[in-house]
Amino acid sequence: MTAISSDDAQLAWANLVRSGTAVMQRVENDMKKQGFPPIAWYDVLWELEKAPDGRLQQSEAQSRVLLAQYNFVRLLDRLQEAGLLRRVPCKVDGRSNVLHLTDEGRTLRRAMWTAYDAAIAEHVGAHLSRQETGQLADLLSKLLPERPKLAFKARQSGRGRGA
Amino acid sequence: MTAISSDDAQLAWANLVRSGTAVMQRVENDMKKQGFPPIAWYDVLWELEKAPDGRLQQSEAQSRVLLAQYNFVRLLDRLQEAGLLRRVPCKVDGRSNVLHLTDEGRTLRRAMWTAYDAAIAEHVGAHLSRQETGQLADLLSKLLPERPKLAFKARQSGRGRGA
DNA sequence: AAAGATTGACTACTCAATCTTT
DNA sequence: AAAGATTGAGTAGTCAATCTTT
Repeated sequence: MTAISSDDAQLAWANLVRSGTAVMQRVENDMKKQGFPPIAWYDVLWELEKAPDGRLQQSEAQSRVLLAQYNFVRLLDRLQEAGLLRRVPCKVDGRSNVLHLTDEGRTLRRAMWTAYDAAIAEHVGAHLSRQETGQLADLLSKLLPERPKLAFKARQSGRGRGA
Repeated sequence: MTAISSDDAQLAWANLVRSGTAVMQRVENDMKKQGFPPIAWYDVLWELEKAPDGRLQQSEAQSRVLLAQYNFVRLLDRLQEAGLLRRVPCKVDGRSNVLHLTDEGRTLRRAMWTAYDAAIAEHVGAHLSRQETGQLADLLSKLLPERPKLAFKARQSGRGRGA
């Protein structure tokens, strides 16, 4: 918790950015080679599948995948266009939608997971021991002190995972 | 180096992606609030400033910032448009350019660094002890076994740092 | 006014194709 | 043919403004 020299922090930062982007690129690349859509699609499908009946408030889904609202809306357009989910007006709150996962959505999510799991194992698991992996997960979690529910506007470029 | 269960790797992956993107977003957001351009600009300017006379082969600069070629070209268009660098045809190799850092480029890089350094200290350094920071840097570096010079086409969305 | 969602216009990224030089 | 660089067309992300409901 003590403040450290900026040099140390910069080294950790540089490695975080380098490793983070490189690993993400490799995993996404593996998926793409197999003809799968971006991982952002997986994230949304997975949030829906975790929810009861595969249904979730649009605003709730948005906050879970850490995407900005305008970004999320356009992502949903594509997912709906592909027949993976439907937007159904919410009966309780007229402002909101409820997202419904379709059978096609479930099928695709399952298929993506096979490739996704393998890619993670290859690009993360294969390079670290069990102990190291635990340490890494622990250290990284310390970088996220507050988990702002909707406090700030997430701005991304197709990232924002969360397997 | 031993293979581990995919569950452990998935947890590390999830944290890596979450922390990595969250920290990057926060740092970039701090910079933007102060009116600075994207960090990708900083990366290029910094590579030029490190080079002798502020001059570097375009292809060499590209490989160092880990951007795809077509992505890098358009980034250079913007930097040149902003007067931060110039593209000068290479006398030795007619196919290539030499990038020249301008005085405006040096000035902006220096100004950006002040904000950048502070943001890294706040979003990385403040959350970890010196020992933890070292551990983190070490673990992350293990995720980058081969450092492909130009072996694969980096595909990014404005990321790809390296302070 | 605030929350949820969406749209238009703009910017940035991506892929494939192209051009020049080696 | 290969390396370095660039462009056109299409896709995706971004910002500000808008609309509806609460």
